[in-house]
Amino acid sequence: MPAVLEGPLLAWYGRQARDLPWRRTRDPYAILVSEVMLQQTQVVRVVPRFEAWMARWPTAAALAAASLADVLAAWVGLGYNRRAVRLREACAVVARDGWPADLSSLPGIGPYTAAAVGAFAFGREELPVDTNVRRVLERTGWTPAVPTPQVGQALMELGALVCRARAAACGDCPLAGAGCASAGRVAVAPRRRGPAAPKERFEATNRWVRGRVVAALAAGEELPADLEPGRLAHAVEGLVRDGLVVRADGGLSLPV
DNA sequence: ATCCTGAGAA
DNA sequence: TTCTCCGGAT
Repeated sequence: MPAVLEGPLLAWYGRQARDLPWRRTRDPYAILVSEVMLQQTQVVRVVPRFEAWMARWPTAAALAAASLADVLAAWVGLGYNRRAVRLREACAVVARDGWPADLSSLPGIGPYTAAAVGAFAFGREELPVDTNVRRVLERTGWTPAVPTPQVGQALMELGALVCRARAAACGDCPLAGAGCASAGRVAVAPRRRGPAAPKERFEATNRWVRGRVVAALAAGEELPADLEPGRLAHAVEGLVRDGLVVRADGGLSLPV
């Protein structure tokens, strides 16, 4: 379909784009930190955490030199703690060898994050396809012929603010009158099409126990006492295996 | 296909 | 209370 969509899209982005700290820089480390944080956490919550993070560890080398315990303590609340471990590992590689041509060779960096850093930091014409961008492309039936960083940024922003999964705001969309294949008739995705999603409560998951253990250790507190010993032991075992927790002199601690 | 986290909105 | 949310590794 038409490149007619590109003009309205970029015009809209020029008007509506939020002023976010990681958009004021092209430092690949800053872009990477923001992308890893944003993969799990809402924008409004990331902004202050991002700024504090950058103030404390301004460069990849600085982060690589920090203790894992400090990094994890600063990460708690931002979602999957394993990502912080990978982020630090990736920065260690960068500090030693510089940024690789193939960003996805770095630990924890997959196709999406590689494209995002490539586009927003290095100015490459790669389209970071996250769930928002994928949705916008599917609905519009459009694929940008020349995926400039601006186009990628605009698609991500449009998907996040307008072309939302459940409540698509076609009335506010710059593409609705410009050739979007789904304008005004977006099919609301079925509630939940998973085959057999037992939808267990989050508090019943191992993730929750792991999160609580790491949070407690980071805060210098005792392990949560309100958990079944079996569940606690299972979570700790996994955390140790993943390198998030170490056994030290009879107790547990975050690794140095 | 499953695992990893947890705050905020609905 | 339930549902959502800008991936990657195994």
